[in-house]
Amino acid sequence: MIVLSLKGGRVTCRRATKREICEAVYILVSTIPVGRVTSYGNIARALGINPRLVAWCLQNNRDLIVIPCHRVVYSNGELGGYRELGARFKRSLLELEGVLFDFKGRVVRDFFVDIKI
DNA sequence: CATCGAACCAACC
DNA sequence: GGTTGGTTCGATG
Repeated sequence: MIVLSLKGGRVTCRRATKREICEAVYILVSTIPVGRVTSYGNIARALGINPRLVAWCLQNNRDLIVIPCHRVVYSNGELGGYRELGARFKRSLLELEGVLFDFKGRVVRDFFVDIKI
């Protein structure tokens, strides 16, 4: 992720700090509607960063309430992780919101949304 | 469709 | 510099 700024009439660019990246990830994740999910890669592409980095930001997420990181799953519909609480709890949250799973335990395609900036 | 392996890239040590 | 991670993608049966 790149940050552009204007200094004395010149455009400069630098790599975003980890704090900036996390903030961007959190903002995007909090726009996922209730009862919907998106993938790590989807967020990563929107920001121009690596999917593993998205996961890393979410793992550091202290505000499980305000940032619905349980709505971010693998692109193939499998759950991915959820810190100590585990994927089982993550699935419970999603089911509570009305998300449906197939017989293999993967999120049904229809519940994926595209994140756009 | 399922499984497998490599590629991905920044953080962290 | 090597290891790790809440991934992804393509190749293969």
